[in-house]
Amino acid sequence: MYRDMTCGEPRGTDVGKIITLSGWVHRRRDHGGLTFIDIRDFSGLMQVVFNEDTATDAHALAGDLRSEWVIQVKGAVQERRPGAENPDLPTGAVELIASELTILNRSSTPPFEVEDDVNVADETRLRYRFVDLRRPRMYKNLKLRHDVIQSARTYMTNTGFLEIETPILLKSTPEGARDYVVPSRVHPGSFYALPQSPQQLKQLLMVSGVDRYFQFAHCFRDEDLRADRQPEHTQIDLEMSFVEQEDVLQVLEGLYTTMVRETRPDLEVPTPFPRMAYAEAIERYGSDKPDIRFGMEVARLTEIVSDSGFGVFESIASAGGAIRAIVAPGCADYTRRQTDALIEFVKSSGAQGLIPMHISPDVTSLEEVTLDDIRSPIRNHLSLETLKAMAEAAGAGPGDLMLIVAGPESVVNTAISNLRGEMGRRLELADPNVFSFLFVVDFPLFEWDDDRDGWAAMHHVFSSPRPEDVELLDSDPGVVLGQLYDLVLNGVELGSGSIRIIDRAVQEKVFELIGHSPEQVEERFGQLLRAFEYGAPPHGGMGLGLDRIVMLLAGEENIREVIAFPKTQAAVDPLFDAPGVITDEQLRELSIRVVNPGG
RNA sequence: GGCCCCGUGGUGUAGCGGUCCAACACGCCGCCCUGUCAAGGCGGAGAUCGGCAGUUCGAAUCUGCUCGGGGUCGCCA
Repeated sequence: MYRDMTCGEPRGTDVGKIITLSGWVHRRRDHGGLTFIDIRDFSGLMQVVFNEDTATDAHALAGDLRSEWVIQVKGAVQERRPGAENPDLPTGAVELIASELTILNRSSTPPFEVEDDVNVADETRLRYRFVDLRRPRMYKNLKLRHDVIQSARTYMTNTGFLEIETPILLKSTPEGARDYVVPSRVHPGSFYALPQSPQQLKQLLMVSGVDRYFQFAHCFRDEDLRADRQPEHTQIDLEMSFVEQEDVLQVLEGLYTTMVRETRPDLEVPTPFPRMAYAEAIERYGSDKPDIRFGMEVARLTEIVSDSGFGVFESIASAGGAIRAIVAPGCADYTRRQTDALIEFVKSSGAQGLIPMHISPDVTSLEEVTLDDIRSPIRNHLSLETLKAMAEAAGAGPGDLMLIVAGPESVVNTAISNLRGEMGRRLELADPNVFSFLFVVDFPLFEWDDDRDGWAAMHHVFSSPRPEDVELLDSDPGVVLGQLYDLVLNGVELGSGSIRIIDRAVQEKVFELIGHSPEQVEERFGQLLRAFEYGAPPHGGMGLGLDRIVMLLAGEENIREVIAFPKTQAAVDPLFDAPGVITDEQLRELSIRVVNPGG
């Protein structure tokens, strides 16, 4: 038996007990004849006292101890001397008077201290992840992730869902992201692909009569990484039969309010979750995943400035571009240095630049504003009337700072919505204790793909158009809205879903519009279409990023912090040094020859 | 693929043309120390400043390339 309780457990009520603890040496404070050791495990810290007079052997051995050695200590729980209590520790009222010490294992000097506030390079942390994860914050994140999964699993079970695992080794269905592939030994030249999501499998389960499916599904996408994107991530994947869009949204609202309530009861979750049309989200926020905890909506100035006489605006407007702005309230006193930083920010979001427009706080209303009250690089290119009209359209007044971005519509929307998020953070406009979920609905079914010069599915090819839009598939595919929905939380996209197509004619129309040949359709979707010939129930579902919701619940800004063994931006695991080369023998078995290795 | 930021003992930083065979804190090693909890005191070891090439009388410092890390645009149905 290694221990009677964990290191964080002993309390005043345990005084007088003889107990054994096991854990890591967190810190040693050696006073000569008296040595203190903080012994640590996942549950916390306990102070152990080694006294030369009363436990000579143990005290001598304690002198050898070093950080992160693994030890076992037996002793009596004792109340601390008056004045020696440590109110910062849950165990701080007591200490263990050691009588016996066993060294269970030694440790090399750790590369960094096991403390929450140490600032260590990400790569070093990942290389020594086993040390990194000993930090209380990381353990807390792992525990939170477990609790979230547990909460979701219970809720789904209670709501009639069946948890079903689906294959990791399956087939490439080139569509969307790049696949990770696995060569087949038995079938030379053939490859499995790891699932980007279990999309077709869960639909097959609906045809199989499962009725309600869910899974914590590992999904693999060979695309570039971001703070919120890893090459493999976990989705709460679900699918339901005999449902309409609103039925799915109801389940999601219940699931997410329950998860938050059970894991972060201190947070406020406004319900019901509002629904916002995609078009409205783009118009008001320039984004399909707006943070609705604060206003600062994005104004559209294109029409106001399209005939303003200012060539830059006119040419952008006539080319179909957009001129949009947000208002930073009370920020007219921003210095050149501050606005330059914002310009750099929007450039990093892909925009050409940013035009600041300061409105003096020395007037009482917009009507009184003269050219002298406006500070902006465009002041001399536009009439006072136009400048005022712009301010009015954006809702800017005296003392405010307008931030204007111009260019192609999509570029402007990306940049200005990112800028809105950044200003929201700088001005602390969003309450961190409020979790504002939002359903974005009525997404277009198709988006124009310039590269392929054709229509592409916005979500995926099985997403159903709204019934009232079906006839538009022939005449005007671009305006067809789908039974497509996203769940968004505080500016973060948590997941997407849809009601699926089960009508053969509609499905063929969609394939045709996207430009899939019958051969491609058979190759990629044959199995599902065949299943659909045998009685597919109406169904729909969703895939939701688990890592992202845990990240938000943990108050972290990077999903690496809530994944036990994540990868670097170059998709490398520094601990395993993965990916790595394989032996010639392995290559031979797989009938693979590496061309241009290392290049 | 593009853009931005970072790379100096184990860790985190300072130094930004010569006064640097590199400074500070923590950590590490040794000695002392019976009430500390970021223990304390004294002493010590530890870095060819990511790599390569160049500019210069002289490079941690300037330039180019390159490698690694982070952020981001594209990409991610």
